[in-house]
Amino acid sequence: MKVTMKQIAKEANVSVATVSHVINGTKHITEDKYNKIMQIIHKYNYKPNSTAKNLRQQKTKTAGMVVSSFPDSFITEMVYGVEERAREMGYNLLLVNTNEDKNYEEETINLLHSKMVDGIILSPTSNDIEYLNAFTDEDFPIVLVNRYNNIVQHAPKVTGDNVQTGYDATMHLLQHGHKKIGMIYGVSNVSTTDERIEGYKKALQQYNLPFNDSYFELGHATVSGGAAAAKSLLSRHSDITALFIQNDLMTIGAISQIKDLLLKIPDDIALIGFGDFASSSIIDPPVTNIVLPPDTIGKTAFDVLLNKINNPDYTKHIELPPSLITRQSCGCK
Amino acid sequence: MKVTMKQIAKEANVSVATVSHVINGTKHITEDKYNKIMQIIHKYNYKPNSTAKNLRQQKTKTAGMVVSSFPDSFITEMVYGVEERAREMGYNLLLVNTNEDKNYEEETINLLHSKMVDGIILSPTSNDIEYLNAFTDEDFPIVLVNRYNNIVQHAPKVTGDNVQTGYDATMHLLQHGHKKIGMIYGVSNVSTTDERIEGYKKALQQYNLPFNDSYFELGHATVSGGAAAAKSLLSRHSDITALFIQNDLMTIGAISQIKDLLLKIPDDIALIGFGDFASSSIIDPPVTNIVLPPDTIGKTAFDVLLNKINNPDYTKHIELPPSLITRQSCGCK
DNA sequence: CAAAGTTGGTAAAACGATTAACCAAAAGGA
DNA sequence: TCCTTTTGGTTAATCGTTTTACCAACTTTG
Repeated sequence: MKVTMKQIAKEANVSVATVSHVINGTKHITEDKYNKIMQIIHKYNYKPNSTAKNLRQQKTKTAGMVVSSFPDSFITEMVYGVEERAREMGYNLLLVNTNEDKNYEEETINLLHSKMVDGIILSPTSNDIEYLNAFTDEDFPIVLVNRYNNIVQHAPKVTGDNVQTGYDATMHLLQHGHKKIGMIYGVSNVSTTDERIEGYKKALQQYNLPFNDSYFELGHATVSGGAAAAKSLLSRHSDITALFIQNDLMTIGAISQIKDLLLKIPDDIALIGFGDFASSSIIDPPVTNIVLPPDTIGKTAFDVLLNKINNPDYTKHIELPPSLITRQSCGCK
Repeated sequence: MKVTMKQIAKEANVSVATVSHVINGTKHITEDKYNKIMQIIHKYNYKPNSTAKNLRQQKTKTAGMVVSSFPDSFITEMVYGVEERAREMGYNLLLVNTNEDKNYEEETINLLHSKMVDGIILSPTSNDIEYLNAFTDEDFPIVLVNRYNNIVQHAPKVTGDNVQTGYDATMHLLQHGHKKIGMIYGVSNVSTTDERIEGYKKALQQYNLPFNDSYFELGHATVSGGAAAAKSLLSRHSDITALFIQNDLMTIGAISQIKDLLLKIPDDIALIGFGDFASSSIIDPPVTNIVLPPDTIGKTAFDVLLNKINNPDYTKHIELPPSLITRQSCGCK
């Protein structure tokens, strides 16, 4: 049977209040009483019941994190960053993966809210997140991470600078002389994709090249999805000489497809992927990626959540800059 | 301000008990009262406070999952399986990554226990888990997954058949004519490694080959750790013609190292990795892996946890069989 | 020595639900 | 009609803590 504070108190011949004070150091207790209580606590390996504590204190020292997909290494590392910072700060993390299911996302937020987490870090599945306003309006702390949306007024945001990401990747390919650049992405109607497209356009404009959205291809964010997207895109536009791919798994799939078509990377098709996934350097040829720092984004998001919890007025959009890791797939070196 | 049941009751001119009965369907309530209460609930978007509910019911419909590492794709997919099944069953999952820190693992179990999760699925960081007995002795449900240990008597276990895994991989290489087979692993003193070594020995025995543990190399379970381990092992034993590597990241690192040494895969060094990681088929040459089904292991583990929660006497060790996915790196085809 | 602090400790009211026990009124049965 | 059930609803205890308010006993201080 689970031992409670009442039983500790009884055995030590003191009130529960005294036991509580000993545990929390909220009042000075004479040494002999203190020692006796401590000894009994250790004897039973007693740990206060957090549920009761949470109920009384109206806070849980638990944060929720809701992400839209998991196998993706970018998200995994972001979660890892959040985890690490949460731990440092003495928080637990309730992690839920919605698997890009919008309805489940909303359900989850409701659930976490009723579980009394102190706040939520959310990487939403789409731009369609007005429902969040019901929460932010009552000052329930929600931080948007990675993907965001200005519909939600009072939520702070931590994201990568995706316009710059799209711009830098595209510019790099343009500078290598490419003029017909295809883009493959795995999710539509999210800020990350939209902004990278915006950056892509901006780069093209700078080179006075026309923009044509049939050079974009949406696929499933999986290895096979990447292969299918590459196949479809390359058969539609045989003039494409370079590809910018938004996701690690799709990059792997696209490369496999390109090899199947007996095309050479980078000579026939140059390629830039996204995110510094583990096998990048080992694939033939090694893959050039544009990266945003998932770990830093995660840690920052948790810091921002803490700020938001302590100060409901906190509203800020922190954007982290991308960097390019050049290897051979883009034609460098 | 957050609305409570009391306020709903007041506005509907009924007792809190009635509201509770409406919400939980625990008693029949006349239609007009029912409607009125429901309407007020929707008006405020009221959700019962789970902390209070948990406290009263002495259960949380939340399970804990504690894993020892995260970037590893095997673990990620296992977590994914647990997540999915937990969701199906209406449970939340409190996921914690100990990052192979034994002390933190123990702390975490304590923490989760006091958070009143209904049970824990644990992939322990080492064999050193006697501390768990304190929990299982008081019938707190803990399921060991992936790695296990018979020191903990009353915990059910869900693992891969790692003896078979080691045996099958080694046999496959032996059948290809290899006699000097190196093995690289990332964690010591865990059942997975120990059992795979056991399987390795068994296969060697069957071929009447001598066993020598200097053909084993322990490294960090990372890309660079894999590279370093391969370098050290191959320089120690230039006679090695095949490698069996226990972890996806290390496999990637080892391949990169082998290429740096200007050795050919599979001609100079044949290679079998572990786990069907995404880039296996795209790496040059495509990597043969022996795999255990992480998703099934995860789902099964959750089912077993549920069994354990409902029946404290449940103690069973479920072992899932491996399968070999042959590609070119082992010399096949 | 009386008044004023200080100190160590306790009683009891929260926190927000669930649920056993109870009760009046309505319905059913003899 | 009177007695028994059923129905719809309420009261109050309970879960295991924290924390405010209070109190007695002891110390200081003027």
